[in-house]
Parts: sequence; structure tokens; C-alpha cells
Amino acid sequence: MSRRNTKSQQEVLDILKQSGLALNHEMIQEQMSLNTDRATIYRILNRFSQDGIVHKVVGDDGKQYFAFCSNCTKDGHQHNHFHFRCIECQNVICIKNELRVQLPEGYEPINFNGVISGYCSKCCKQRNGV
Amino acid sequence: MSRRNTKSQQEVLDILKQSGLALNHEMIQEQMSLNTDRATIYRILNRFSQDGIVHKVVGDDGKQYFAFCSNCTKDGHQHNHFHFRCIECQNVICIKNELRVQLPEGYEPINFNGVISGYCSKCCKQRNGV
DNA sequence: TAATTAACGCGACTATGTTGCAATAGCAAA
DNA sequence: TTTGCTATTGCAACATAGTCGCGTTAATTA
Repeated sequence: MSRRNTKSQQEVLDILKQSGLALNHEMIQEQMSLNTDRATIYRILNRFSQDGIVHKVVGDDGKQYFAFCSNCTKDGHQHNHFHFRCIECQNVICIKNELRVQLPEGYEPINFNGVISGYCSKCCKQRNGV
Repeated sequence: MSRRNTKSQQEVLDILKQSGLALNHEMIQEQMSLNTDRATIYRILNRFSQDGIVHKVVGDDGKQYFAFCSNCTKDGHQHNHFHFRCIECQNVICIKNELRVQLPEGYEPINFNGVISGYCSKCCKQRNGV
């Protein structure tokens, strides 16, 4: 089952790369010039996620966000970092610091999902009337 | 708008306290002896969450989990800890270690949501055929 | 150029969570 | 105890996210 290169796939990847943010399906669809179906976008994103091309993060709003893996090599994927979700502008950014959480004896971690939500600096300032 | 004490509310709280886990709506409803409506359970849980009686955590499965605040005082709520979700037995436990994540300058955090999923020690053993 | 099949579009479906509204039932005051 | 106020509930409808089956399209390779 080898992968094929399609226009929709290319555009989704371009959008993710260029934004530098973690985007959800809706944000991506808004930025698409192609009229790609919702289901297809989900399939593309999940494929990317499986292939280790993007991170998948579930926000505290329950939505799935996808971000291009900029710091990952093909050997090691570093997903143990937090994301910050601004509840005003909706941007989800990556907080680079890798961190390790001590699990109880015998627990086997598979997926790390850390999200902090609040106001990003830009929206903080705007709220304070600057 | 003062709160009233109802049987459904009592039972939900009892279930949360007694289980010691973070439970989602479905898990709670299964354990209820009363025939309480789904919407009501959600309303109860959100009320508890607003009142600081329970933590609300969104899992990497996108579902809302609620856990009784055992370590919180009325002054300080400590929600900056991870939860572990076992993808086998579905249990969500609280990992006590409080931790602090360094945010970029000017960012204002409001909600912390950290979930690690994988296999808990019990399910690890079972999978290894012990 | 033709064959193979990955990827797509469409529609239907599931599940989670929320909301409006009329009915019910805590709680406090009489 | 009774009465009145209104928080809470049940029901139904709704919104949204995400998935899946299936027939069609188009990327790749021979």
C-alpha cells in the first residue's frame, strides 16, 4: 500500500507547514483553494499522523489539531511537549520544551497530549486595551 | 442562585468519590441506580466543575472526564497534573505530581489539560500473558 | 497506453455534548 | 405544615466532530 501524491494532500501539507500552527479540520478547510471534501481532509490528516509527518493533538475543546513535525527526525519523534490554545484567537501553538512525566511503576505510555488554554500574548494585550 | 441538593447530584458525587477515577458521562450513567437523564448528568457535572468540586479533563479520545477533587482546598485548586488513560481498561487515573510549564512571555494560562494514554500496569501484565 | 489500486466524493451514520421549555421538587419563609 | 420561589430535571431537538461504505476518479508503474 504505497502512498500517492495528490493535490489535496499537497495543499493540506503546505497549509500546515506554512502556518506553523496546529490546525483543526475546519481551519484547514477554510484555507484550502481546492474544494476538498471534509472526509477526505480527515483521511489525509490521519494518514499524515500515521506516517509521522504531523502531530495530532486533542485540545481541551475536544477537537483534533494537527501540526507539521518541524523538529522531528525520521528516527525520533518528539511529541512530549505542550501546546497552547488561545481561547480568543483560536491559535494553537507549539511550546517547544520537551518534558518527561514520571508514571507509576509498570505503566506504558503511548501517547502524550498536553494542552494549556488561555490568552496568548497578543490577545492579552488587546484585552487590556493596549 | 443557591445550589440545591438532589438525589441525582448526590449519586453522581458518590460515584466519583468512591471510584477515585476520572469518569466520563457514560461510565457514570452505567453506575447510576437512579434513571437520570443524560443531559442532567452533564449539567450536574458542569455545575460541579464550575463550583470547583471536580476536575474536568478532556482525554485524547476527545471525551470529557470528571474527577473528584481530593487534594484541593477551597483556597487553591491544583489542576496542573497529568491523567493517565488506559486504552485497554479505559480507566483514567490521576498522576499526582504537580508540574509547571514555562509559557512564552505574556501568555496567560487558564486551563491545564494533560493526558497520557497507554497501558496501565494491570493491562500491561495481562498483555504479556502473566 | 493500459492496468492496478490508492485516494476521493458523497451520503449516511454514530457519538458527544448542549439548549429550550414545560414540569418537578428543594428550600426557606410564613 | 403549608406556600411560593426558582433551581433542577426530563424530554426532545439540535449542533458538531469524526468515521465509514461504496462507487468513481486519478496517480503510478509496467
